[in-house]
Amino acid sequence: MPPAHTAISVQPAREDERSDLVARILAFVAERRLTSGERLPSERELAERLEVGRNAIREAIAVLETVRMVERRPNSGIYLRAMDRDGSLDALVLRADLGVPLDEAEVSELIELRRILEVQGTELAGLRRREEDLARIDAALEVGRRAVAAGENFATCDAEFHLAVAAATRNSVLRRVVNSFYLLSRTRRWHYFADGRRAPEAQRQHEAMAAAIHAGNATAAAGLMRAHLQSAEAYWHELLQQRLPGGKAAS
Amino acid sequence: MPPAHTAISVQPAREDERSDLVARILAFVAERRLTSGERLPSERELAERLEVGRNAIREAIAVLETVRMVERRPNSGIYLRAMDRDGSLDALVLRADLGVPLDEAEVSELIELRRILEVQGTELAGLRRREEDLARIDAALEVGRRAVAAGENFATCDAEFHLAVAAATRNSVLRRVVNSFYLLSRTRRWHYFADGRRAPEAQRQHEAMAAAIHAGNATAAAGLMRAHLQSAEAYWHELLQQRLPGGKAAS
DNA sequence: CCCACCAGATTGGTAGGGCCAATTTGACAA
DNA sequence: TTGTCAAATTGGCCCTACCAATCTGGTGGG
Repeated sequence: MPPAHTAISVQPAREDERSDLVARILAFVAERRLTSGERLPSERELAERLEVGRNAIREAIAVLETVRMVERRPNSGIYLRAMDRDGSLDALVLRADLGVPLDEAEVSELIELRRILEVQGTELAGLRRREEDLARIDAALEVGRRAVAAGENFATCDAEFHLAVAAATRNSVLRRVVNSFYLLSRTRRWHYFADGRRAPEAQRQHEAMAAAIHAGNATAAAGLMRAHLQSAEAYWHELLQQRLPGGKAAS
Repeated sequence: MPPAHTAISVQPAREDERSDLVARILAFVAERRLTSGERLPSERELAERLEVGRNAIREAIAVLETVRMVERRPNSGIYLRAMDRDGSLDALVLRADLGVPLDEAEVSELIELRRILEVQGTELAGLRRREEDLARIDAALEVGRRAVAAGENFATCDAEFHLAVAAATRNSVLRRVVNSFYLLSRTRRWHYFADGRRAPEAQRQHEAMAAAIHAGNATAAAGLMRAHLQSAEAYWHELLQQRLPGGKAAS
C-alpha cells in the first residue's frame, strides 16, 4: 500500500473554470428536451430567462456555434444542430470543462479512439522522434518517477508522458486530437490514479515504451502502448459493467 | 474526357461564411508577428483599431478561446497560446472556414491522420454496421453514381460516403473527428475532383468498399479503404513536391 | 373565396456607453 | 530602500439603441 496521501486535494484541479453561462444554456436545452433542428428562444428571451445580459448570451452562443452545437440563422433564430452528427470534439471538451459528465457510450468510444490514435501514434513516434522529443519524454518520465516515489496522484504525469509521445509523432494535427482527448479525460484519469497502486505499474510501462522509442523500435513501442492502454481499458469496461443498473455519470 | 461542365461554379460552396472579425484578429496577430505567450492589445484597443464594437471583439475572442488559440486572463489581458501544442482541431476548421489555407506540413499531417482514422474506422464499420448505416452508405453511393453520370464535381459525394462509413463505426467520437476532417478539406477536395476523371475511379472504390462492409468483411473493407486513400495521398504528395520552390498555399 | 401585397413585429448583428472588481503601476512617504 | 496607497488599466458584464432581413397577419383587389 502506498503511503496515505497527506494533504492532497481529493478533486482534480479545475484550472480554467469556464464561464458557466454555456452550461446554463445547455441545461436549459436539456430541460426543455429540445432535439436536433429545434429552435431555441431568441437571444432576448434567453437573456431574460437566465437573468443575464444579451451580450453574455451572444458570447455563449458564439461558443456553442464554434463547436457546432447550434446554428445561428440571422433574422430567424438559433437552432440546435444534430449534435452526434455535426458536433466537434471540442463540444465534448466544453462539456467536460463545464463538469457535465460524458455518458457511458461516449467513454467507451473515447477509449476506442484513444487506442487507435495512440497505438499508431506511438509507432510514428518511434520512427520520427527527434532529440527535443526524447528530452520531453525523459522529462515526463523523471517527473513521473518523483510522483510515484512521493505517492502523489499520477494523473498529470501520465497525461504529460502521453502528450510527449504524441508530440514525438511530429504530427501536429494528431497531437491536437490527442490533446483534446486528455483535456476530456482529466477528471476520469484523476480518479483512476486515486488508487496509488496503479501509478508504479503505469510508470514501468512508460519507461519501457520510452526505451523502445529511444531505440527507434517503432513496432515494439506500439505494442507496448497497446498493452499499456489495455490496463486502463480493462478498468473502465469493468467499471461500466458495474454501473449498468442505473448509474449514468462517468466523467 | 468527361463532358465539359456547363454552368457549375468554379468555387466550392461556402455555406457558413463566418463573420470575418476572427479572421481580422488573426491577421492582426500575424502581422504583428506575435508569438506564443505574448499579450494582445486590450479589447478596447482592438475594438478601436479594427473599428468595431467591443462586443464584437469579445465574441471573436470567445471563439478563439474555445479553440484554445488565446487565453483570457481577467484584469490582465488576452494572451496567445502555444497554438501547435494547445490548439484544438477546431482551430484548423476555423481557419479553413475563414479561407486561411493550411500550410503544407499541416496538409501532410492531416492526410496521415486521415489514413489512421479511416482505415481503422472502416474495419470497425465492417464489424458493427447496422441497417441504417448500410442505408446511408447505399444512398451516398447512389448520389455518387448520378454525379459521375452527370459529370458533376464529386467532392460532396465523396465526403458523404466517407462520413457514412464513419457513422457506421458506431463511434460518435471518431465520427466527430472525421467530420472535422471533412470540414477542413472541403476546398481541397473540391479542387481534387475538379478533374472529372478522378470521380469514376473513386466511385468504383467506394462501391467495392461498400460491398465489403455489407458482407461484414472488415479486413477487406479496411484494405480497400487504404488503397482508396493512397490514390488521393499520391496526388497530394506529388502536388506538394511541385510546390517546393516557393508556394505556400494548399487549402 | 382566394391570392397578392403591404405594414408591423420579431430576430440576429452591431455600436457604444457605463459600471464593477481585480490587478497592475507608480508615486509618495517612512 | 522599503512599504503603502491611490490611480489607471483590464476583462466581465449590463443596457439601450439602431439596422437589415425575415416573418406574420391582416387587408384589399380580383
